[in-house]
Amino acid sequence: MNAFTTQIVQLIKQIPPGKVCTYGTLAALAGNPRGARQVSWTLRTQTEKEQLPWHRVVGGQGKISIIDSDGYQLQKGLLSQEGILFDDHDRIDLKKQGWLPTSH
DNA sequence: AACCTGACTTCGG
DNA sequence: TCCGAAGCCAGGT
Repeated sequence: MNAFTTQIVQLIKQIPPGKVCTYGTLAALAGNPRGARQVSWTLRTQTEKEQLPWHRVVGGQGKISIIDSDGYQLQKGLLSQEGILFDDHDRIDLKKQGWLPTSH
């Protein structure tokens, strides 16, 4: 595991309930704007070990990126429980519910 | 070392 | 706004 991955893990662990972040944003904050796809890998492999709130990470347009139907609905359910609201197209308003470490 | 894969992002039609 | 293709990064085989 390299510094980039470690950084991503730390960032994800900092996402508070009721807020979400995108893969691209996390990658950029971790120091690699092009490493969005790496974030997905990190979530899949490090979630178990680091107890990461993976459900608070969504696609660039506030859209859940999970292809698996079960996982998709699970994430939507978990987010709903934290107060995240979805529009008619199951998308999240990043302007209002997106999270950034520097702006609170 | 080379090739494949993915819970992404961005551009073009 | 929606869909398909291309680009990118790092891990796995």
